[in-house]
Amino acid sequence: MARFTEAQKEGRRQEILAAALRCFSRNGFHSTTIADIVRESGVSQGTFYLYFETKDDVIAALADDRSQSDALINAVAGAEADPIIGLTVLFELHGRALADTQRADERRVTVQGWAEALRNDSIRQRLVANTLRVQQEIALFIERGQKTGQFRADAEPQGVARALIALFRGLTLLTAWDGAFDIALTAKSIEDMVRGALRPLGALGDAERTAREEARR
Amino acid sequence: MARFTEAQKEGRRQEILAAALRCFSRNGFHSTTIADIVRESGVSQGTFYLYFETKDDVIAALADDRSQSDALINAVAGAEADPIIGLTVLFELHGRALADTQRADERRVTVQGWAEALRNDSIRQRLVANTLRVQQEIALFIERGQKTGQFRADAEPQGVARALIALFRGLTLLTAWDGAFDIALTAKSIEDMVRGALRPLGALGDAERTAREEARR
Amino acid sequence: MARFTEAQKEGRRQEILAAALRCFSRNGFHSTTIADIVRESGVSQGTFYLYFETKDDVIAALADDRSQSDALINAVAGAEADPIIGLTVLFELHGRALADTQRADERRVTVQGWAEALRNDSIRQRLVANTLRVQQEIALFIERGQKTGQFRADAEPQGVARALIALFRGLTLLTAWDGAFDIALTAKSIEDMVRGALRPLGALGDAERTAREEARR
Amino acid sequence: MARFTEAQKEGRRQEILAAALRCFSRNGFHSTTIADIVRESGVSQGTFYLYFETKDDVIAALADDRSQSDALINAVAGAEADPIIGLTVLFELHGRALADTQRADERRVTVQGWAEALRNDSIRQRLVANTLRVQQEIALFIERGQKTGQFRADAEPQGVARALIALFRGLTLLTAWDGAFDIALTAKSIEDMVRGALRPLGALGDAERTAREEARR
DNA sequence: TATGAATGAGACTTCATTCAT
DNA sequence: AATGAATGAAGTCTCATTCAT
Repeated sequence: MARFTEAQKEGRRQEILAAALRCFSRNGFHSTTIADIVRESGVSQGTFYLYFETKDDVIAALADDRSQSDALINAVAGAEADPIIGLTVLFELHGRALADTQRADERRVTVQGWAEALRNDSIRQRLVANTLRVQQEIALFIERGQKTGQFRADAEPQGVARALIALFRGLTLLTAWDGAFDIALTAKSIEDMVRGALRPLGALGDAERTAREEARR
Repeated sequence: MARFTEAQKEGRRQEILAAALRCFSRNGFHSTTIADIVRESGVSQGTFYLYFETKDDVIAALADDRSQSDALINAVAGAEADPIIGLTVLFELHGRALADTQRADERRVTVQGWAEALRNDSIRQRLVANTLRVQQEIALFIERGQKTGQFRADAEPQGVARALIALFRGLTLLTAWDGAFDIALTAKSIEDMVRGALRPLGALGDAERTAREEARR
Repeated sequence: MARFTEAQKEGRRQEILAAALRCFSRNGFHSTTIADIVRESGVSQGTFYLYFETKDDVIAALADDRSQSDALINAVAGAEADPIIGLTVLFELHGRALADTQRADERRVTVQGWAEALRNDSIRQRLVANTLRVQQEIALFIERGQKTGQFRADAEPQGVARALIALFRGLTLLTAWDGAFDIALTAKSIEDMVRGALRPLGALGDAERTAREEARR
Repeated sequence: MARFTEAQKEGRRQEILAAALRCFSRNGFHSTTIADIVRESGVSQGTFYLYFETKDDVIAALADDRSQSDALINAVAGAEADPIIGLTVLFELHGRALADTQRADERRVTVQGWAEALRNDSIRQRLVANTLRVQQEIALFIERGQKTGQFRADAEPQGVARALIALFRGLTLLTAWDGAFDIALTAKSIEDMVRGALRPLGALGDAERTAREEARR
């Protein structure tokens, strides 16, 4: 005797999830009680349990940053034209997400999910799977750049992709702590750091090579 | 007449901390009970409270990775001779720490401390302070390299240092999840990625510049 | 849709309070555990905490004998006709309350409340306020008797009222200890006392005055 | 191998008792811990248990106001000469004790002892016994006054004595709460009350009426 | 569907007392 | 005699979950 459509049910579920996100952001998974979530969402205790089986269900639903992973993957996959453009898009997308203050709660909960993954195997598997999917996509992408000669041929696509992901994760952490993110400085710094790394050695200009040789002496 | 010396008391404290580290690594801060710690350490409940005021005390004591920060700083500061060598030392030190399976518990607890910092201000302040100390040291170090001409003069030392820290933190996270760390692959990949970044200036190619302009829109 | 009305909830609260009163009477505030109250009242531990925030809440609720103070005040205030009658009503009311074996638990808890007031300021303030309200009412009442010429004009209404209250409190204590109260004997004795039983029939003699002088030194 | 004399041991015992009295006065019997007493007295936990078997021992030692009872009894018994003088001495002695701010802690602990007597039978028996001893002494004393014709012959000595004790106890309570005691007002009020302050004028004999009329001028 | 009162296991912490030194 | 570290039973309170209405 379902009086509500699936869409209505899903809407209610999302409201509760949004309330839980705010609570988790403030107090963490374990210091947030069902009572907190219920208060924040405006439903009753009983109703909460119509939409979720347990508290861990809610944690699992929020600890998984799949939506963001998907966004990254789609962005990278979409930028088929030119690996260089794709890489730039990836950085920009990530940077803009980090700079978005509206997503601060999400970020804080994401970091908590990382910790939770260490003791909840199903969460861990999903986060690792997401990580690998993104890594794969970036690696493919680097390989394409290597084929076109735009990226250094001797780099390990998987390793570099993994390092890039680590970098993004670390930036997420620092931003979650600070609450703020200096997008311009970070973009420039990453660019500084990464620029030549993915570029074929041959691209080094003469002046450059000379300078490095001098530095070696 | 004190039965125990201060050193003996400190030893006991460390034993309890070590037991707590193992418990926290397994089950997380919040799913670990005092009873767990007490069982693991072999002391009684009452004794536990002779050495710590509350459970949060233990969390705070372990969430702060100051000792590792100090190790990094000392390493960097010690490598006065050559910025390039210093950078290498920094990478090696971090890489070796990550590859050390004996420190897996520590790593897992560190990641949990990151999450805890989001809801415990005293922990957050200490972690942020540690981060800044390391950042400062790396930045100084980059500046030195810029003066000698070994590193690109137009990089922002603080920004690059921060990006490097983010990279390290991210690697710690991935390693905590995996339990394993491919030191050779990661070292090579970071080198690939980073190499050019600290390299004396080459100009951006035209194609690259155009792509970035587009991405900004 | 609330399952219970406010009245039903208040009823439940009163049941728990009544159970607590029995426990406190038997074992005192501090030797009574929440488990005791819960057992005596038939609710669960969790339910107890739906109605009271802490154990101290229950103590505070029972340590305050406001209801009895109110009864006294109303009785005194109601006996407008004649101060003498009013005084009689006051004594009778108090005497009857003390003789009521059904209120033995209440009495025992009242005495414990007196002790509790010494270390719990909010309880103390309430007990002192109650005392003053009753004192005020009795004083007003004595003043009325002085105006009609029925009571000695040179007595201090506040002082006498306070002494009367002290007398009542003391009787409550002795009754709480004994469990029994000889209403007839006490009534007669108070009357004797208040009417001047211990007074030398004539005015103070020289010997008396001398003795008092000595005692003052 | 007692290295200390009995007197030294007793002295130490008294020091601990004095410390306990201060603690109990502040926090009550049950909220005072052995650690508190030990801290206040300057001895160690272990030493405490050389002088007392249990915490209840200390409570029992302090809850019993036998010393004051004895003082009262001795005073009354000593004033053999004249019942009137004896009564006066009793009032003065009690009044002065209440006005002594140095004995505030003692008073506060006495009130707590009253509550404790309700759940500790050995304390109760001793307090009741003390009460009866004093009551007996006062009653004897009143009887003497009745024989000499100084007190009304139709009063019940036991009842009046009990009422007087109740009055004293009540004053002790009010003083313990207030911390202050208006000795002059109370003395006058008790005198007023006991001398017939609330008695209708008509009951006064002729001699009396004359005396009071004089007093009015 | 929705409610919110009820539950009870289990968490953290305290503290009187003991005992090896 | 004196110390103070160690003990563990027991207390207060929380909270995820259930279920009658």
